[in-house]
Amino acid sequence: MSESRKKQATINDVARLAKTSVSTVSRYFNTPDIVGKRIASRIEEAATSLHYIRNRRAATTRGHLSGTIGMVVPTLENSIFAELIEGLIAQLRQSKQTILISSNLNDVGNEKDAVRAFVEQGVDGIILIGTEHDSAVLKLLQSRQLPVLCIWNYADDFMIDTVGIDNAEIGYRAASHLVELGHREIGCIFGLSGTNDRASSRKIGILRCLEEQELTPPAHWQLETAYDLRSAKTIAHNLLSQPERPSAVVCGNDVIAFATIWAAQSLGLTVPTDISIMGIGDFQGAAEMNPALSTIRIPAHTVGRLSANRMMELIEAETTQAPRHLKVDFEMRIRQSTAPYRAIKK
Amino acid sequence: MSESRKKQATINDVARLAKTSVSTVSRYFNTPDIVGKRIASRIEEAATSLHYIRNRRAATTRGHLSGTIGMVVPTLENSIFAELIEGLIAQLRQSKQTILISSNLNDVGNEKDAVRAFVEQGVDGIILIGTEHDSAVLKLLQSRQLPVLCIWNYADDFMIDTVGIDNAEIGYRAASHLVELGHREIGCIFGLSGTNDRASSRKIGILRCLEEQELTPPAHWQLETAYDLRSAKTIAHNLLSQPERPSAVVCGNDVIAFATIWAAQSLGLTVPTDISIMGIGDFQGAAEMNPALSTIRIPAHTVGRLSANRMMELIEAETTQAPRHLKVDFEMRIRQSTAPYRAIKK
DNA sequence: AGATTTTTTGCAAACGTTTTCATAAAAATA
DNA sequence: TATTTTTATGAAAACGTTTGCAAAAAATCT
Repeated sequence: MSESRKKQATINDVARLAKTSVSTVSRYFNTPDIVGKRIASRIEEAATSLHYIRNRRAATTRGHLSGTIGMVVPTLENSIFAELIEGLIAQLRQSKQTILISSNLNDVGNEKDAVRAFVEQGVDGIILIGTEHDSAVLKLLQSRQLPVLCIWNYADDFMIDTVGIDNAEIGYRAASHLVELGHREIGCIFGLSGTNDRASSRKIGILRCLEEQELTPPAHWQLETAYDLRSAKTIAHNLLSQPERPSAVVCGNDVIAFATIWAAQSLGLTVPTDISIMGIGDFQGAAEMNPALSTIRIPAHTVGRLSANRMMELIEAETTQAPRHLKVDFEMRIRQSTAPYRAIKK
Repeated sequence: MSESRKKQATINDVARLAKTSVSTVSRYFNTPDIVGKRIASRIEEAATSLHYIRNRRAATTRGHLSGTIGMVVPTLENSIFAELIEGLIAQLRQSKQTILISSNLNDVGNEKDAVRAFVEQGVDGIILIGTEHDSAVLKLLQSRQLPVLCIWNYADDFMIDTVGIDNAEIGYRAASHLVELGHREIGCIFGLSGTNDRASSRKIGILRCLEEQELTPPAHWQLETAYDLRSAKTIAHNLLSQPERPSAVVCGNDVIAFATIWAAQSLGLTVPTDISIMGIGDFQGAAEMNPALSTIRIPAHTVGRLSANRMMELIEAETTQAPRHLKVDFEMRIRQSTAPYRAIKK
């Protein structure tokens, strides 16, 4: 029992049934107040009885906007992006926009294909994460004069609009929290700084703070790790099992911080009595774990909302303008994983 | 300095520059091997020099497929869906499909609008999570005869194709693991079963197992919690601070399991010496936390991949058929949070 | 070389909309 | 009532593609 797909009602069918012209039906759906009451109700009736759903794809051929926005993220596994996207969707829904998503699957090389596919699909705008992108992508976008937004990182000198947080500043603040607690032997575990401006900005901020205090850690106390708990735990284990271990560790993000706490615990260390651990991000669970993680809250949902608003502005502007940059504030969330320095018991 | 957006090259421009007809250019992009070598290279040259990108929206008016698939998830904050979507995107990319995403933002009422928007945008198919949906949504989809897939839950009696795991079975196995360890005082913390067939199926499976063993827990040992660590930790705290507490707890998912372990620890209990805790899902961190969580691995990435494949089959079939159901296997991941029963020390 | 088959190409119609323009109807003004 | 202005409507062109059909070109066969 198989049935071939039947044809759907078009605007013509509606017009015929409502005994009016297609133009009027079209107008009814786009600017309802401009069509007469009697005809309007006939159209409404015809449309529902035919289960008519307008075809936005056809509409765009005559220059109408598509009502879609494309977004490409480095990876969805990074759960903080989920919150970001959720914020974005919530806001975009109010402007009746639909969102197309692609993931680089951790390979920036994929980004170009994704962006190109979005352009083929006729999106009205494109949102990217961070400021590090293949120049081919940027060139493509530029030549199309499509509204583009780079979010998550605030970067006031960037050629494209940005909405986000200042990662260098956030790194600086994370490190200075430990300094203020009196720690002088501070280790660092950064995220992979290779292709990722978020991680590298944080690294810069963290090191700048420590440098100012003349506390720059030795090379074997400056580690990097991939973005997953397993690798991070291994790296943290390496750091903490060195003969000379730091009294505090700044972590490039909360995934690393979680892993570091767990590594410390499985080495028999008590946090924060034996060692203080500072995170960045305030991921889910940070407040609930034992000990509750001291970290910095990045309001991902807010970044998403603001980005959506800015994107709508860009779309409605219809002309390209000098880029604008929106900085989103963060908040310290000092909990139980950091404590004032005291000489380590031998 | 503001510049209005310029018009983009169309297939006509390419044809003109390549000194051929639009039909040939169109064919070159759709079925390259059918056009002559000389002309092909002229077209290629013209297209690149004009930065031509084809307009898929215009293409669909003549009945071509759009190359897009719509997916609506209950919420992205549930991090296991991120893995699912990642798997889906990875596979769909190979079929050159683009994915449109919407989130219900935890309100099933939003689903209809999202689906309708997708239909207006002309998606080739729609993927939903779970089997509980507004009947208006199902009716809409049915009348359009659009390929639809309900994923995450396997449900062999459902009217729509499903790809996923058998949640009742998974619940049963989680509970029976504890039974096999000799536990007889088993508490349960389920996910909210109200609007969520995943949670309720697991609940059914768990209770069926316990019933068979005549171990059905008393009402005050059967709790439910919302899907976030904070609520779950509160509920777990309630359960574990009762005068009579169970020797083991089955949790409806790993978020609950994490929270329960943390609640136990903050009550001074040692896991698994004082209490065994069993999760479902194998979320990130389950293996790394202390103690490592015993749980059941749901291969979300695989579910995503298989769903993508099935969706492509449905799209290419072009006729509607009797629904098929694909069951994805899960795996026990017994780690350190569960241990054999021994009388509780007073 | 001529006849036949196969492959490649171009013309023009079609897809489901929106929009310009002209016109008819209605309302407002004189 | 006659005139002007406003508003509502419809006919037809346009949007950027694909595709059915027929003609032209190339390849294959006697």
